[in-house]
Amino acid sequence: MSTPQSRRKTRTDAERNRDRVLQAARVLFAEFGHDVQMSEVARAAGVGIGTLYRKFPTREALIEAIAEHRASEIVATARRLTDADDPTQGLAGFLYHVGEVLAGDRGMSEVIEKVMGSAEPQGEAREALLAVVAELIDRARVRGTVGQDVTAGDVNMVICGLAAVIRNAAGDWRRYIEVTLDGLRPR
Amino acid sequence: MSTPQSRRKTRTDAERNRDRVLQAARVLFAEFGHDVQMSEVARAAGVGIGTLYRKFPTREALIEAIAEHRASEIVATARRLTDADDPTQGLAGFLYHVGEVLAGDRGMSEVIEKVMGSAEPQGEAREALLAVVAELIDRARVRGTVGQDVTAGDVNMVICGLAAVIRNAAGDWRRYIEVTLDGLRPR
Amino acid sequence: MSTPQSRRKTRTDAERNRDRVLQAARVLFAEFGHDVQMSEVARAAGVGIGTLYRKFPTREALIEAIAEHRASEIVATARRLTDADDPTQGLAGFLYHVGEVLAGDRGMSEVIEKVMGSAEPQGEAREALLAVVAELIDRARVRGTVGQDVTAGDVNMVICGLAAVIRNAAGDWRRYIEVTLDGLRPR
Amino acid sequence: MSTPQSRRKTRTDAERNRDRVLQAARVLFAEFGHDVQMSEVARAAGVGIGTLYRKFPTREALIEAIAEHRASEIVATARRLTDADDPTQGLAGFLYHVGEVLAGDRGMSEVIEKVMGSAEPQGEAREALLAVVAELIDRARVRGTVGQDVTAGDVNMVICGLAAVIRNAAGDWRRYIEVTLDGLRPR
DNA sequence: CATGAATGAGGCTTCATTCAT
DNA sequence: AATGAATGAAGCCTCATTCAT
Repeated sequence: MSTPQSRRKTRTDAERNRDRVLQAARVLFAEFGHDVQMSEVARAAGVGIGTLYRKFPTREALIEAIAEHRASEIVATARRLTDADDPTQGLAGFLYHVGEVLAGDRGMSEVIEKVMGSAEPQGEAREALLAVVAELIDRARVRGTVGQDVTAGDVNMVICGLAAVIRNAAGDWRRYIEVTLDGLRPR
Repeated sequence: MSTPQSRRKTRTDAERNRDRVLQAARVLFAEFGHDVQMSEVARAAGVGIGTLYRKFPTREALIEAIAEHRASEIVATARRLTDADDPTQGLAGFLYHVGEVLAGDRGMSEVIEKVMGSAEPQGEAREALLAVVAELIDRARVRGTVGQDVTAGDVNMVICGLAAVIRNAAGDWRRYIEVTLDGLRPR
Repeated sequence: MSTPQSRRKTRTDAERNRDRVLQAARVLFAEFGHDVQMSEVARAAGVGIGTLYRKFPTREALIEAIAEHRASEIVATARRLTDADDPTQGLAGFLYHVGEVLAGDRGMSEVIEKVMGSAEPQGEAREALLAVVAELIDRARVRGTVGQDVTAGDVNMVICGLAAVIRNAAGDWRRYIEVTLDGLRPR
Repeated sequence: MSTPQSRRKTRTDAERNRDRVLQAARVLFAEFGHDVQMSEVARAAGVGIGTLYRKFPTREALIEAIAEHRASEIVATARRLTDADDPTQGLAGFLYHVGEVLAGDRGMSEVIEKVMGSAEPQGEAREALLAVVAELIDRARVRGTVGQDVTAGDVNMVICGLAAVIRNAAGDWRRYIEVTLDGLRPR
């Protein structure tokens, strides 16, 4: 129908727009949380509102896409921590990393609060995130970094709390992590 | 034209209406959080929307009033704990009490998350709440229930997290308190 | 809570607004059919869009209300024709009356086209309309004005056609009625 | 650069695309009427939306094209009926044929309703359709199948009604034709 | 003081059409 | 000539707040 070249070009542009939307939404959601207007996002992305809706047919879809993206980033880092198999890292390293991410992303804090306790099936990356936590705990338990009775659920709660602490600027979140890590240690 | 009686009668009616609104809002906010419609509140209170707005000129004002009320209740209980001067109670007792309250009041969870880290001046009762926490910590420190380096800010964060854990049903909040209390203990 | 008087006054005003909306919608729907914008209706009624939606929470609801109203008017007239029991009137008189109404109301033509063949339950007045047709046919059959084999369904189709003829200005609708009435006569 | 072959090839391709669009639109309009989305049509045709708009610069244009096509088909059949000069066929045969067509084509019903009474100049085929009706009536009048006073306009109305009856599934349209044909007969 | 009707700004989303490649 | 991404004007509806009685 048309040459591969022109095709690729168009598709590239379209993808660029998609990325622009994602990028803009990411920035806005990070700063203001998820109750930003769709038209704001479109404007910030430099595209028409119609384009935004072509890429993400629903506000929910846009939020989802970004949440999954960020979640996968966190998971990737966590995997690196796990693979490094550095005993001093592990759970603690993970929590500090999550803290860094959330500290720079209000929207993600909102998501994480919901995710950590949800029984319902989530997007892939968020499920992976939960899986990573579980894995980290298992290792930590073996190592004795945390008590034998500590469960993934315990850590999920701690993370949920962490997100809230950060989102509400309730204090020095590193200290929060210190305290809760101490709380999880074997007595 | 109006006898003292009728005067008093009217004032009483007005006050009753105010109470009805408060009561209704309390119930609705407790169950559904603060994003309940104002008209819903008025309906539940059995008063006109206009009356509601006369008593509380803004949605914010209504939320504030209830938050203050709830906060003062918590403070009162906390004072009792403090006065009783039961070493086994103190901070722990306070946290469990707060947990109970928040578990039954979604709106209050929302408020507490914001309150605990706010640097801005709050309503009286909420300031008192913060003061109580500070006091409890001081005592606990003296007693050795918590580490010497533990600050009121630390506990504020823990409470903020607690509120989030409860609001998002992220797990067993009593366990969350256990863990964090452990984390605050002297090593 | 308030005196009956003030109450009544308010309610009267509200009803006046409701009537204004109905009236405005009636006029606009009559002229342009049902695809008029809600804001247009509100403007024509001299009320805010919010008021319109308070009275009729949905575009559908507004159309329904007017359709029912008009249908009930038609039924009322039809009853008079039936009661008068004038042999020369009856079905013919009814059809001409319907024609007059539809000729002045595009929206109603749209409704009638749909109504006449619908198996689904309709609003009260529209059901009554169908009942009236059935009744008229029964009488006409007895009188011999129409053939023994003529059914209400036949007339419903004729009326549906009548509505289309009028809505599309396909010709002299009185002539259409003449022709179809002839077609229904006993041979 | 382009050989005659490639030229012709291209032209052929273009024509094929036009046909695909027409075919797809025909099917979709037949099933769902004219309020199908343009993008749906393009998708069904297997062409880009841009191609569709190149062939038919407006939704109206596409509808028109199909209407003309369908109309010409009807005219062709009607001519055959006319030519056959079968006295038992003629008008009746034509009406039943139109009924068949409309029963299988919602979009065409919509068109026919509008066409039959339009004073404005139409597309060629639709004008031809009107001409055929006129011709059929003239013949029928001569034969005495219909009354001397029956005009083409009368039949146009009947056909407009037929379209509405079919589109709204208001009943058995064959019966409708029976009745109206009876109505057109000389008394 | 109570009432509740009225207001209208604002948010989400759709879809016919244009345009750059 | 074909493609399909981009556009943005509308349209529907909600709800916090105001105001006339």
